Amino acid sequence: MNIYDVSERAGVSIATVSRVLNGNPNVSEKTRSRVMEVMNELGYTPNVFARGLGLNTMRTIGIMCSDSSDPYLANAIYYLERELRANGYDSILCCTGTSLENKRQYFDLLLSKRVDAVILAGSKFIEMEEKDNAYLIDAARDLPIMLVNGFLDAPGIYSTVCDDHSAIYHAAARLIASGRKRILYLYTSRSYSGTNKLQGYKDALRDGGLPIRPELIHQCAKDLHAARSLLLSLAAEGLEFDAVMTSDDSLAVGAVKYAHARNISIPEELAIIGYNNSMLSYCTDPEISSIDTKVEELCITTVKTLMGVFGGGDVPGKTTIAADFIQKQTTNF
Amino acid sequence: MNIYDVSERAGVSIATVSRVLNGNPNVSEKTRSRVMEVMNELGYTPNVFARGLGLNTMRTIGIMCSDSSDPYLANAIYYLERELRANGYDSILCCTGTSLENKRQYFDLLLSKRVDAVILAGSKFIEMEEKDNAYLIDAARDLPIMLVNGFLDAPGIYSTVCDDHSAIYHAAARLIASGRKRILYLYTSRSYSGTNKLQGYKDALRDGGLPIRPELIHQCAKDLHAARSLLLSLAAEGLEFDAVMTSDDSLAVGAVKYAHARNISIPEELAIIGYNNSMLSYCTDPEISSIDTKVEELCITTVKTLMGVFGGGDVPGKTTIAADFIQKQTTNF
DNA sequence: TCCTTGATTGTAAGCGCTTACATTTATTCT
DNA sequence: AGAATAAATGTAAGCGCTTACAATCAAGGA
Repeated sequence: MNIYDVSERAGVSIATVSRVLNGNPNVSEKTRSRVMEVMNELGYTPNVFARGLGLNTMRTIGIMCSDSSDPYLANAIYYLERELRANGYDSILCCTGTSLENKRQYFDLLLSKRVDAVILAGSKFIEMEEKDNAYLIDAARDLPIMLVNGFLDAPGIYSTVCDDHSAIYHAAARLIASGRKRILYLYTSRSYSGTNKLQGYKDALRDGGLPIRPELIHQCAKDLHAARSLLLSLAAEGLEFDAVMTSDDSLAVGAVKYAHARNISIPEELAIIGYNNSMLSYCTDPEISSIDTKVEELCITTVKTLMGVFGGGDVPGKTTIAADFIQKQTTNF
Repeated sequence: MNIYDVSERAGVSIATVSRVLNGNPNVSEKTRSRVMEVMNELGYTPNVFARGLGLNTMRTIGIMCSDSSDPYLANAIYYLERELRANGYDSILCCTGTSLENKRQYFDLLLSKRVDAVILAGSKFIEMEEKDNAYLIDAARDLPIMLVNGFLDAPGIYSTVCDDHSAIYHAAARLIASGRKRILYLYTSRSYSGTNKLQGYKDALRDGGLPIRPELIHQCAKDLHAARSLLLSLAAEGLEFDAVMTSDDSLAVGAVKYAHARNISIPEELAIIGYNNSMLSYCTDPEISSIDTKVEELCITTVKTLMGVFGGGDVPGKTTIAADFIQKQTTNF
């Protein structure tokens, strides 16, 4: 079942069939409808390979994410996939893990699949060392690269980011305004967004007239038990704090567990603010105030930007989306 | 950059190049290594379209899941993707939602992409009405269909399922043995696995000498707040229960919240058992005893079976994997 | 040495589609 | 009406690869 069968049955040439397939306007309405009719009759579907060979595009976008089981990324994948499909594109997904080696390898694999663009979901794809991003900058000469919540300034690379800095800044400012003096900050990584968040925290303290104490800033594995343990041992060492802000909800869950373990009342004695407003932040008692980073909007914008790039439009290299603070039960201002 | 460039540079014909590309044994070692060398030199990657056109396979598997943001499915996707890739296959992902209409449409889309097989992740793909599954049975004549945690008995359809019945059965039996008399059962859907779970619950009650009370069996949306509300209103109506079993962790989280709201002690006054042992079950305080359905093993087996099918081996239509009960803090036996 | 055989390599015909260019048909203008 | 122009359709040459079949080569046996 191929284009020849259709052309024969419809009494036209394969070129004409191909034209109606591709929406070419140079086909009379009569012929078009006749051909469509035959296609339906025969249940014809064009062969993607042959099509790809000719057009050298597969209408497929590669999506890379470091870990699809992270609720934040899982959501992002869902929305990206939905938006792409709504625009007539398929997605092929790669879960890369975090090793640079792997990320590169998967990236090449996507390229070899002749995807029309690559979307990197999550901030884990921008490396600290500039040279480690060279492969992206290089590849961006040949096809658009979209960063969801990551930023790299290079032609052909488009970023959609959440305004992490101001999200954390304002949340911290509100904590300070409500009288918190010793705000602990827990972060998972020094990625692009991680750096912004941390800076937001520092700026808020500075503007709020509070000292920036290194002993209140800690890195922690993205794992609730790790966060709980860390807090317990910090407290055991005598560190005092009346609020915890985290770069990820999972750490905030750990903070709630820490408070429960020590019988500390939330939010009276300890305020807690998570990040991403994921399902995790709703699981605990009390439920965790968190920052909604608008994943859906982020993804919609990313895809819209990509379509703009495909359409040859003039498209901004970076789009910033504002986050929302979601007040739940671990804060009281 | 194509096969001709390589063949020219290596001083052989394109057929020979193609042969080394496909691991054809009829190539002398000397030629093979020479060609490989040239490929590396030129950084040659075969064009998937042309290849697909010739081979009529894309080495790509379609994965359908109803909702990638469900932690259980997100995990499944991760493992499936990993295993497929390890076997040299790519995956193209479709998040279908739950409407039959959509599922069918996405399925057709995958077929039109000429995927080599389709994996349906999750039990949401088998419909109650037999006729609604006809499209799967039909399609299975042309390509393998793999069900992860779903079952449909038809040629070309292969199922890997968790032994939900006995998982629930044994968990319930332990509750009963430890003296619980009124075990509430909350379920989300009457899918294949949903039905098995419910049956496991009923069988355990029966074998444990407990009556099966319809007022203790309730359907509930897969949402922790819905579960919490449902329990609160049931309790308000005077229903008594000393244990809650659920078909999904999210409902169990709701049960913990219910207990907190009413100041009921866990597990003394109320035992709770979740299902899937997902991250959610670790978020609450106390952490929820749950059933590990071995997603990873399920996925590994699915892919292994699929490779068996491709290899023409004799492959069982259904493989069952045993679940594990994970004792945490909401049970005390 | 010459033929047979098996191993290796080459030739060329597709695979199903797109598209530049050629051709035919319809339309408009004088 | 007939030429000039525009619209619709057809022809055929790829796109880069696989593979059946043909051709070549090396080695062993008579």
